Amino acid sequence: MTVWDRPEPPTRPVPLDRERIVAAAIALADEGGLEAVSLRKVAARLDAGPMRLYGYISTKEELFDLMVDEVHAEILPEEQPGDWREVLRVRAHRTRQATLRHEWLADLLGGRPTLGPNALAVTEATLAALDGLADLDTVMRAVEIVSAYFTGAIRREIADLRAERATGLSKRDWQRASGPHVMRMLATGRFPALAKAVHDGTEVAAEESFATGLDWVLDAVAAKLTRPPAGV
Amino acid sequence: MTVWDRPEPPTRPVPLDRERIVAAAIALADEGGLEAVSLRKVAARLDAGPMRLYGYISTKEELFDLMVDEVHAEILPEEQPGDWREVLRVRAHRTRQATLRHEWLADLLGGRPTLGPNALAVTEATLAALDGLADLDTVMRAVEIVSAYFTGAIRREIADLRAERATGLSKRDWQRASGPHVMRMLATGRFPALAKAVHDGTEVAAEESFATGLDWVLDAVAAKLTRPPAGV
DNA sequence: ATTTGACTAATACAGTGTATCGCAACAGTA
DNA sequence: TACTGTTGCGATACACTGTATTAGTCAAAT
Repeated sequence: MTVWDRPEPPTRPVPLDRERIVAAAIALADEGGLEAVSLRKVAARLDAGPMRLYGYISTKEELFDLMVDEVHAEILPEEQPGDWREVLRVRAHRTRQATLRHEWLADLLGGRPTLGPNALAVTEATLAALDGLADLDTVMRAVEIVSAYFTGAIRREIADLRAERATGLSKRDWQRASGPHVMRMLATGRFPALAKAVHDGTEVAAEESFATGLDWVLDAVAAKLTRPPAGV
Repeated sequence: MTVWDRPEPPTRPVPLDRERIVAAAIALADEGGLEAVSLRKVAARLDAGPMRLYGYISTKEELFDLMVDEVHAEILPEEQPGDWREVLRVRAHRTRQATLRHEWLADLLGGRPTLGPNALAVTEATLAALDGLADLDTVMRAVEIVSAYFTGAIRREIADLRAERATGLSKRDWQRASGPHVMRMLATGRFPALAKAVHDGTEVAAEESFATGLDWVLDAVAAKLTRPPAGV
């Protein structure tokens, strides 16, 4: 019996793990946004059937959770600079940059509690940098406020960016000249302050806007941190 | 030929307009979250076929846009108090309250630029209250920062609230005792600062946390507003 | 050698957003 | 009054989704 008479051994299914699954999902999302991530497509990218994924994940939401945590590995800086303010600033900027690389993250940011190992590590690093600067509750408040700020700011920035891409115009031009609806609204005279803002406001780069907003918030935090903790 | 021999006249389709469509969609979302909103179900609630909606809407996303704008009618206060700080605070709190009434709003907040008439009215009212307190760019920056803060904070609050509901535990208890994963992570000793925070942090009511965070941010804004505009 | 158990693949289902198409009722005209 | 054009509606259809269930197949254990 020659080799050719014998059938090839059955191809064993390609081994799988969460890491490969998440990587495939992230690749899909990077290319086509979150809506391009379907369990079928993720599985296909790994030469597997869709149901195979349910051994590693029990719902699609969990896949999203894993994706978010994976990106947090990019957010965690390799080494921390000392100053608490710098730590918070770096965290905000790294989150923003990660979101610019993975725009779909904007859709998930703040949507669910992040409890993955990488996200926890980020939180740990942040808390550690603020440890002892004030009473614990004040520190936690500070971290939450800064997180709330950059979460909201990043989401907004991505939302604007998508709108610009969809219309092919910069935000101002699109509000001003070519957003027919907006223009019509402003022309009604019912929104004088808004009209002035759209008309006379200077266009600032998104990063600068983000940075200065962050500075304001950090100033506020600084004011509360230096002050001795309110008596409990 | 008696009445009974003649068939009833064909039932004219029930008249429709965006208002009714949006109301139906909001009702569905209030009951079962955003994912309960499908064009088929919205249409069914109005005794219409799904395709009928496409006369009023050209995509499901547009329906969401209309829903968001509709809720902004609840956010716009009937009469404005004078102080700029109060105006910003009220806007933040009303947005939060609206989101507590319509939790699905948290999934949409900050996701797309809001250009509906009600949303524009809210922005107009806010800008008007700050008009003249500083140069225009500073004012716009202030509004954006406050918006970013409360957007992020509200999303986070709703995310936590859902997690609590899903586990039936308060956030702290769930992090502490019964979140097996979190506990295991903390037990590794790799997250000392986080462990301390979870252990020793006092549980604050969500509204209080929101309010004091907002106050910090408003303090920061106040500092920049009173200062004369930076020379351009 | 046979059974068991764990994975995998296939099938199936109910539901989704939306494109297309044919019909039926109205408006306007002859 | 008869006809015709237009408009808007409903039905149908399509490609696709997440996931439950079922059947199969292989490696390890008995």
